[in-house]
Amino acid sequence: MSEDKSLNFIEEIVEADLNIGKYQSILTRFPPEPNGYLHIGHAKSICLNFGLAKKYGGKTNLRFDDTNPSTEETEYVDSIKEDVKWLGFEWAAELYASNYFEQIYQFAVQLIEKGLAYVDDSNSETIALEKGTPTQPGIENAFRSRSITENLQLFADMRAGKYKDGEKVVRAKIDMGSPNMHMRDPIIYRIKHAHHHRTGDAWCIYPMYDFAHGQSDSIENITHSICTLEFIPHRPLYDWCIEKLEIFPSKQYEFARLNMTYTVMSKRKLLQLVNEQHVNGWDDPRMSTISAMRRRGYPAESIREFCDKIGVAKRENLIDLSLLEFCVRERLNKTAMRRMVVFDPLKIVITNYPNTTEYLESENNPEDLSTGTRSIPFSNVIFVEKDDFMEVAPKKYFRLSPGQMVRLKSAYIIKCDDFIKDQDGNIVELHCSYIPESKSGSDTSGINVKGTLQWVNAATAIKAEIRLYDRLFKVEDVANAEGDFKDYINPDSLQIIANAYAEPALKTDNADVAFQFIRKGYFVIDRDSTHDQLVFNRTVNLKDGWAKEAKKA
RNA sequence: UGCCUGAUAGUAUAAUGGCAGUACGACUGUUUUUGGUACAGUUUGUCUUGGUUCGAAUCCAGGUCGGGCAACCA
Repeated sequence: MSEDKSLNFIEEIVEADLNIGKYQSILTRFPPEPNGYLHIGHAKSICLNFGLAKKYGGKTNLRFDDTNPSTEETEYVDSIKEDVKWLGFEWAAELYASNYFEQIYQFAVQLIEKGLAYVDDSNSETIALEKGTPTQPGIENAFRSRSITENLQLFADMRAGKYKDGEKVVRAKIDMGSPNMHMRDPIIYRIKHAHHHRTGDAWCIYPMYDFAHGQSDSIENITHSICTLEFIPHRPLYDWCIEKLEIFPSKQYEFARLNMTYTVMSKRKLLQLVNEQHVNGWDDPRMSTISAMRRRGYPAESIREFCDKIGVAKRENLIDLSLLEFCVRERLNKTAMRRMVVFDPLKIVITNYPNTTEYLESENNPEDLSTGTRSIPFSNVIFVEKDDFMEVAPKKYFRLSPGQMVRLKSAYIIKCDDFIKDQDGNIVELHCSYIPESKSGSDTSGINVKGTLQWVNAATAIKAEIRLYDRLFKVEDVANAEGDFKDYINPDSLQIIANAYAEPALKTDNADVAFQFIRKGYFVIDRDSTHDQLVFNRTVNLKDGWAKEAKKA
């Protein structure tokens, strides 16, 4: 595979464990909570967990961390499975923390029996108060010294539904004076009379994250439990539970989560964008979700390549969105079918061309000639892009202006002879003459032109709606920007071109292929498309050297 | 002010006591029937102070700066 590439710190740990024979093979897991859609940050974790197993001949479980029934839904379970599959990964087993509720309950009973857990009747405010602060130790309350028998009975009563939400909790008895807040008798079970998307109403008590995650890892014999940096303070608790319960010693390792410029990555914020309709749903192509990127046309390969490029480390990071876009372009350049589309049409009459239609051949992809060619109609009335003409051209402008020549892609060289304006002074039509011996593929004219334009034959053009997406936010580091993140939403993140003119081949092209509209960018057919109305999403634009040049002037 | 954690080019990431390298970006140029692609080249870096050492990005000590931790969320 990638023998010459250096290992990240987790790969080093895995190799070391394998080399000393600590494990025969590794088992990782991807453990999402089904309370939202997966985003590009999850993709990093997916690629890491599944990638590790793939590289070292191990396996990966997909485990839903469904211990909080009030936020979780089957809709999210389904979307998560679809996204992981689409990214190209196969899980060894589809599992749920809720599968283990009985076993986890028994774990808590064991802790109580060992005198290591107790039922606390305090309300949440009191518990928070007694926990102290990071600089002040907490205090032990009277419930802490309840007898094992009483604790056992109370816990059974909790399960039996004798108490209302919040009336009692079970806490691990660890150390109220610990410098680590998570070790100050953490709550491990709470009462929640809520319907669970899988276990229904079988339970009214649910384990907390810290008493479900490590336990689930251990039950599954996960060797390397990989999570993000914010769980570092949880690790002593993770290890404490495993030690006291005397169960399989899974080990937790932490890496830095992905942050990306011009976007948000937290489920809370993404949910807010959806609920307040700043975007049109979880898969709005401007979102950072996997489903949005899929809809927008980002290939799964590009996302995997991106995750590989950004690496895995413990340092906080903010990755340029442009790196993801680079990965998308790199892939699409090799695979996308070239087509010609004009967004903002300017009519050209080719005055010396006969009143007939000619069919011209054009390659589908110059990077991959095996994709063949297609036939494009050409006649004496065509459309080009309005900004491919300037009445007074600046220097280094290689497009149309009075007297200037350009090549029409896969067709002829034309010369601009005249232009027509309406009464408001807008250019409405160009009169050009073509060079008959300059036909593409058999050019004997000897003329060299600097510019080549895409064009569409007026009589056979089909209309299409084009959706152009820009970054959703106006600032690079949205999460750390002052104030409400919604204040930084880019009002121009979606531009719709209702009536673009496209070459007729697009009408019969398959719906699932990627296109490059020549000189415009990469596009895919959106699912909103109908038989009569084609709708395209711009996946990503092309690099635009001229825009840079023009900006300098 | 407690505990935990981190700091290498604009952004990421490698070098595991022995020539600071790679990718993206930026900038030049060549090629080009996409101002795309490809190719060639240029540019910019070890947070700081001291110590150990023949030799320190790496080890040690202090400082500075960043991130996390006080949910019956995960």
